[in-house]
Amino acid sequence: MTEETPSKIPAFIREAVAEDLKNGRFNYVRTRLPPEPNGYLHIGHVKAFLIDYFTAQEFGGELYLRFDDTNPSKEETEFVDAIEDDASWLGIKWAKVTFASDYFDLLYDWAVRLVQMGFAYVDDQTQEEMSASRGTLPKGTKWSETESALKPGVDSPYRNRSVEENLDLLERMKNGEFAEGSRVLRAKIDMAHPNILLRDPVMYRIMNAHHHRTGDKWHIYPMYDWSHGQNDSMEGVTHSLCSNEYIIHRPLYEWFLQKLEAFPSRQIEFSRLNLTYAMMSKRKVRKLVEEGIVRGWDDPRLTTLRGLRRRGVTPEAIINFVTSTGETKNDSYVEMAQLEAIIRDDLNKRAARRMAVLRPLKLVIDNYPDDMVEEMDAVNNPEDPSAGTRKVPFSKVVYIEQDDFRETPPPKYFRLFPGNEVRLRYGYLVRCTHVVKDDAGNVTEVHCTYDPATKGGDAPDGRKVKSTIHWVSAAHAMKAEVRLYEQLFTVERPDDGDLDSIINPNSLEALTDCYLEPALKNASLSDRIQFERTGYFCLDLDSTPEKPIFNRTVTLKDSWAKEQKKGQVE
RNA sequence: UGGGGCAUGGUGCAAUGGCAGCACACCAGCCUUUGGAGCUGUGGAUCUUGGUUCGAAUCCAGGUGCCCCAGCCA
Repeated sequence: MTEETPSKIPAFIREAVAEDLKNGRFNYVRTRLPPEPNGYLHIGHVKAFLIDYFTAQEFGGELYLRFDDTNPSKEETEFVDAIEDDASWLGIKWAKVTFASDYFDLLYDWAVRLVQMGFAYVDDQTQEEMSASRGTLPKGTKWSETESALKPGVDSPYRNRSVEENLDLLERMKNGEFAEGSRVLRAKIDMAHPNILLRDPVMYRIMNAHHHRTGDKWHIYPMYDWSHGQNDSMEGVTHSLCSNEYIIHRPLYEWFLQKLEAFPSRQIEFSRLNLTYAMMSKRKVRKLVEEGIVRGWDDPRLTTLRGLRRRGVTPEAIINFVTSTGETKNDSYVEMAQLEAIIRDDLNKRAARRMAVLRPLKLVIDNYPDDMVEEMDAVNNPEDPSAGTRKVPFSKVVYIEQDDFRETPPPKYFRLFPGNEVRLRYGYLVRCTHVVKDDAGNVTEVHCTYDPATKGGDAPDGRKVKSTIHWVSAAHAMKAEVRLYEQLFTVERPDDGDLDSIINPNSLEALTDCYLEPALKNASLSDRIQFERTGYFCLDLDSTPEKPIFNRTVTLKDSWAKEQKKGQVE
């Protein structure tokens, strides 16, 4: 009996790759991960990363990390480092790091070959002229409500220049003899092609920008279509996996490689990941950062990898999420609840349990000796016995959660109220006797009596209480700030909306008066902690020993909150 | 009046001609020293019309709906 490890890549990709191996198109597998270094990675990128990585892995192949740095006006080294850092944090391993710019010389040679074969020419038209001569899409598409029909493009007046003239002009473009935007090199395909991408696509444009790696050497830079496939081929990439929007580029991808008789890399597409309440548009996320709506690219409310990371989500949870949602060619929107469920599942297994009171209310145990302190045994993780136990100090005055006391309890409220008995977790059974109020009528102290026979929380007489609440000894508590996060947006699809009207003003609530059990003093940045009954938390990057700060990664499921909500609706 | 892609519960994914299943969400219950976790159960789907077949989510034909494409962005 051999247990097969389940595949982490979708069947349609697995089968396509297997077929290429079987029929001899390739005898090895190499994939590539092609980020453009112009921003930080977000969770939408992870899916593509993982498909590339796992495809190589499953077929015993290798992965290259290749930065697509063909547009010097937008790209920066800062992002190269950040992307490498994020990808390795995820656990992705690559055989080597390359850059599209590593191939600029070879690519230029290939362009010259195409010109020599008569498949490319230099066009002197202005951008407007080129656009106008490309033809139009028919009425009904989003670009054209008024145009009545599809119109074929018309040939550029420069389309039939001689090979010699093209070669000369291309050389001079490369040498920086012409102004930016004055000329381009175009492939010579078909100006009437139904696929507009094949209407003589631009290969090179003139740019005098400074490139982060090649400096000022180049005055022409390749377009995506004249670079990506060629780089794949030059690197011996067998399978170039990308998102559905590139499907229409595939004929062009193949056209170039066929004309050049180059290594036949194969492009395969899949749908990109969409997540509700997540902003995937780089441009819009940048705006959030620039306008100060969030605190930076690593704001825990963002679904950038850095944000998720700072929030306390583990790489394993992210990988579980992406592989469990699966990959197809369907357009889809995964619910944020799905991500949260997987984060909870992951953290439930690994997080140490601790007690923390976020909104404190003083509870005084009147019959407990004034100066007595007891060390109570508390379980670190009921899901993991090997995590052991710890001691938690207990004394006469403790803090409990404001939510855990009601002077007049609503229906089905099991927590503390006058006359009711509850368990202080790992402590004692206590019964509420009376409250103390301030002048405004707010409860400032809850008074209880405890049953000394119930140390640890078990009643020898077998009596049950309906509720167990958490607490922190006032004399031993560690004070901290706790940041609670909610959805950043009020709508499911923030990429579609107008930014100003979709921001949730309550997405961050910073509680500065929280009391934590003393064991939390030893918390480190990599720790994952469950504050019992509240949620999963981790130390924030801004935290210092003098001023500890914790982030809420995700709440626990809260059936009482749900019950209350139901009561409001009905 | 172009080209391309995609249609399975609310959401995401399976079922590769043979009992439509899983996860999340939802609802009900059990259990519980976390109103957590866990467990049990209910409801709910093959876009449509026709065809092939003993048998169709799957194959064929037509229709419908949604998405992508006119950057010297990637």
